[in-house]
Amino acid sequence: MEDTRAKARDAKSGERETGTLGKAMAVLDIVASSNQPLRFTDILLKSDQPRGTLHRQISNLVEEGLLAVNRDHSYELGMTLLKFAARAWAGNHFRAIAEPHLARLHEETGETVHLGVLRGTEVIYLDKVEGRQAVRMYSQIGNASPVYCTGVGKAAMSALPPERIEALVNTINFRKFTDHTITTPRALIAELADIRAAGVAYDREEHELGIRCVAAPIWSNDGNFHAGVSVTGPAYRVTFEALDAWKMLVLRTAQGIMADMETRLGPRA
Amino acid sequence: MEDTRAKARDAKSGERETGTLGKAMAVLDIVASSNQPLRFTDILLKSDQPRGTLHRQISNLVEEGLLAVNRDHSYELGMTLLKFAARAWAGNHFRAIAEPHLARLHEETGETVHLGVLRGTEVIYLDKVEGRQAVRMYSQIGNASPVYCTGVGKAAMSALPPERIEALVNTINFRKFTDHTITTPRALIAELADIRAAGVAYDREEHELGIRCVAAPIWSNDGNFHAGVSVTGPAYRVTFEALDAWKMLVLRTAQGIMADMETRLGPRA
DNA sequence: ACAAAAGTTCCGAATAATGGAACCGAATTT
DNA sequence: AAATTCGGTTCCATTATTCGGAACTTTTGT
Repeated sequence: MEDTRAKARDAKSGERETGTLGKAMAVLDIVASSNQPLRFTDILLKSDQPRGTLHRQISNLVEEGLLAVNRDHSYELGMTLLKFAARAWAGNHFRAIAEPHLARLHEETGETVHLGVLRGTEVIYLDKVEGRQAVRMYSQIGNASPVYCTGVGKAAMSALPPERIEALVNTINFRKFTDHTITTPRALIAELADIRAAGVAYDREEHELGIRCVAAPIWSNDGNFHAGVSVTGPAYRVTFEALDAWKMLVLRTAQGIMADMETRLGPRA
Repeated sequence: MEDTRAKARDAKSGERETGTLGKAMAVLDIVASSNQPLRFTDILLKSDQPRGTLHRQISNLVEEGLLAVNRDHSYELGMTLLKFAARAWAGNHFRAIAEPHLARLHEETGETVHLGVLRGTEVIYLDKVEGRQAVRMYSQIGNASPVYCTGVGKAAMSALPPERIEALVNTINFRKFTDHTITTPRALIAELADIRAAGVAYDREEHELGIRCVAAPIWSNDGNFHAGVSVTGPAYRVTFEALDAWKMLVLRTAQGIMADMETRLGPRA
């Protein structure tokens, strides 16, 4: 009996909710993943919370500045998030370590360089070095893209242990962005094997037509952290040969970053 | 009796905690307001939670990606914050409305233009148009500065109703950044009166030596939203006469933004 | 003016957070 | 090497919060 209950809970916890906080984040997620501001009822429909409950949750989020209400009672994400994100970015060690490596890679290739970390089924971009101009477009940093159709995403994923790949692939919701987008678990797993063999991942216009990239994986040896660097360019300028030529540069960059992590983040296991 | 209890609760709620979520945010705040990553015990000391409790709270925050653990068990802010912030910024209507106005002000003055909103006792910068180069340094946007020593902060504050000014001023923790920083409630209230009379606020090297600015307030007529625009420049280039010359431009910008808000955000009360 | 939908408040029941104490493991001292 | 301390983690009965249905109020549309 108790076994059964425990099993049931474990099974359901596939979509784990971290108690109250998790529910709050779920609401934030709903608002975040909409282009228009949402009204109360819109959120109610997408969440599966009862009215009263949702109402209080939203109130709390507003109180904390994580959500903001417009005068027509529609909700947007709140400004407190910006404040925290600015601090998160400025204080992030991994990003700081990677920075000079990215700059160098950009100089060598002349194309846009990305740094992103794996988080669940998405890649979150931490930094970008681009064109000549100063650099960090807010709107790009923090941008979250699917793992299965970005160079950084596939690279990061390729360094995961097989069982975690298996698990992750099954939770992915494939969407066909272009004709080249990988859309099946099997194809993705095969691709990942290739990537592991080659050491680098390619994005052959899988996310956006006319955009190609090479990416290399970065990981911590405690297995908790997976990321990637990439060089991206427009297809007309970036031939497959060019991609191949950059392979070594990207690889070296990733290795340089990992080496620095070892020495600067902790000799400790 | 009941009166007394209610009063007590209200009094204490000066430092209001929104239940579980509020506590989680408090922990985030502790981590955010430290330059180094904090270890468990460091956080324990600054929070006033018992060990077990804090441990679980932190675990939840990590689970949600709001905090990240380094291998030496120190904590940094998590990447999920970046993801949400990017969306918050991109989706923010006020910012979008203000954007062209900021660009114009920048062209007219040639100096750096800031847009910030009032949040509690801080100003959070939403946008920045600067120099020639492309523009948005991530590290500046989202940056939170004290209200009492920034142009935008003082301007935004000046549009608050008197009772809220009173309340707000009393919760400020004054810190002397430069010799010109306002450091007493009385002085600040007096300054705010001047600002209300003049329509614009000046920052005369009060936050940072060598930096001056003029700012104008922006507010929604439902009284829930207070912000400001400013033009900032280095003291050697920006004489007080120049500041005065910009006064009208900044004012017009603020008014333009408010007019657009009215028409685009909702004719509704 | 009326009806219908949207948003808000209440309160007993259900659930999740609490926090003290015990436990573990890795440094540090004896 | 054995013992001790300190930082971190787990457990579980108690307590406080959240839950959620239903009643109520306001807004929107006809």
